[in-house]
Amino acid sequence: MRICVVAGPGPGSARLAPVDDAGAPAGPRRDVPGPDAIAAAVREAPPDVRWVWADATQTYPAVLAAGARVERCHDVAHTEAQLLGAVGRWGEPRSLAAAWARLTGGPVPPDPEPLPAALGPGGDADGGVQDALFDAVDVPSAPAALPPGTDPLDVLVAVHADQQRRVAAARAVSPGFTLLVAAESASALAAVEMSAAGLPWRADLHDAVLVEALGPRAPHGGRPPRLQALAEEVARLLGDPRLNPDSPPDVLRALRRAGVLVSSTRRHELRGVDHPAVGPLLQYKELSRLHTANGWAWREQWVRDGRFRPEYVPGGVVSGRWASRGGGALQIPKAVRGAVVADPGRVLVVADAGQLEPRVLAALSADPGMVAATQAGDLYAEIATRALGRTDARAEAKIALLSAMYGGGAGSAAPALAALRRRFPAALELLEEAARTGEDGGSVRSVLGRTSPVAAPGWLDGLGPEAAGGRARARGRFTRNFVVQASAADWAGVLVAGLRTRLAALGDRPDDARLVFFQHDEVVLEVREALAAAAVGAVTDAGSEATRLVLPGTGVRVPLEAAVVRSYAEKG
DNA sequence: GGCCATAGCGCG
DNA sequence: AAAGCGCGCTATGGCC
Repeated sequence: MRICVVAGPGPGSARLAPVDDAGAPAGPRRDVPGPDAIAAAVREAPPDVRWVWADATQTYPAVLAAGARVERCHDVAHTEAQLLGAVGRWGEPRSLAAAWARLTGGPVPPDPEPLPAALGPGGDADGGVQDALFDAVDVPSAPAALPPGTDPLDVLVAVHADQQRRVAAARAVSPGFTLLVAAESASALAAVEMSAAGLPWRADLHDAVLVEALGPRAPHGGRPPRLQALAEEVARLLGDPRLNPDSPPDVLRALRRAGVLVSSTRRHELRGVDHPAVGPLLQYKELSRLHTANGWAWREQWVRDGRFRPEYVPGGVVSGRWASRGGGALQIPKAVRGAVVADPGRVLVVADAGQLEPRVLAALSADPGMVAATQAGDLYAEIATRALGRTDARAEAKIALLSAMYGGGAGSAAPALAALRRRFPAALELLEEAARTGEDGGSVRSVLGRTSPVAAPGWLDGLGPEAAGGRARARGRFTRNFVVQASAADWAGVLVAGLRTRLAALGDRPDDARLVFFQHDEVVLEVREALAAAAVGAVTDAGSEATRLVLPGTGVRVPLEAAVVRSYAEKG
């Protein structure tokens, strides 16, 4: 049973239209008065209803805030994005209004620009003129408007039915497409729930890390003592008292004057340079990074009431990975993960799928040797043994395999790469075929049917042979990586979908066991202590299910091991 | 004052 | 000229 839902005329009211799986009307429409009409409707409906709405990001936060959890939805916007990609129209507007316009031949409205995330919780980071009214809560930008005179519920019912037809058509090309769109919709729910839950963040422990590394906080956001001392030391050792170590051109000039001939100030290049200033400079850069990216100012902007609440954007990356807005949620450095500690009476369950991408490659290519190698817990070590004949060549094998998936390997990785090609020909051929497709401007698909963008028309026009070749090879590296990264994202999306369902069944209250963080191939749950073992079981089961559904019949193993910890730093 | 590109580095 | 994939974010510096 599916129910299409749109906002009603009164504040917080809603209009509902039951439909069947094909999208045909399946009962009388109903108006529900506000406030919180959708939450009320969700509570009284059977739990297996799939709620059909324009965009979970717009609608679900208020439903959740009103205390109702949606088990399943059909998110028109996320579904539309996948459907457009499947027919080579990647990146066209995905809103309900845009889908309706395409269906009826009207002008297609552009998707609204997402609001800048700079306005943190409590907002007004730069003392700007934003009205306090807008500071209190996340304000999703308004959805694209429907043409005047159209009934939103009619539009939703029609677009949903059309999407179901198009999903069926896409399934003929990619049998996994139904699973893909279901997982995308579930991810949209999970993202809203995770933003609402937030990641527990202990200010006192964060402070301890910062003070230990930087010294006490300086007033007015200036350099803390240790950072200032390092800056002065670098300036002295490079003989330029006015040197700004935050300015790469400045530092590069000073280094050259000191006889250090480097082409950049990147850590990688500076490491191994023999000059007394280099050590302090690298130390300065590391600490400065901590200070600017995840220091006190970051915490004041992004952590409220002991929780870090970023905004997640499922499918925000071309490959289908999640992106995030605000606070750099997917780049929390290991150095500060000790601040992530479960609330009293609760524990964290941290689980990551080790070496996910090469395992996915094994499944995609059905390369017998590589599939067999996935039985090992440490895939890279196993590959080293099988392809290079040496157990001590793990690091070499890892670099070679990553090079194969990223498109590198021209340099020192070349011999090991050749060995991989001999030993795992099908796996390497799959990657090279994807690269050729990309170099020719074509698109490739993930295992469930997520499609990469095609090249823009005339993408090589006006370029000389050198530049055109370079552009084509860059595109080949993108598609080469896409097949693996996007299929891994498929797996992870199905993991999240299965996991949130299982977690909901564990406790009596929504916060008994919940997802609080997700990062490509890793999840963090926060659960009541008594539910720790059950939560470990849930995540393990969800991982097995993801492998069974996304990589069926391949025999590939994807270990997903969960640790019960107090602090994220204990395993990460 | 704002806008934009670049360099650099954190994460996977 | 050479280039291993995908991101978000900060500070700098050139520009209007």
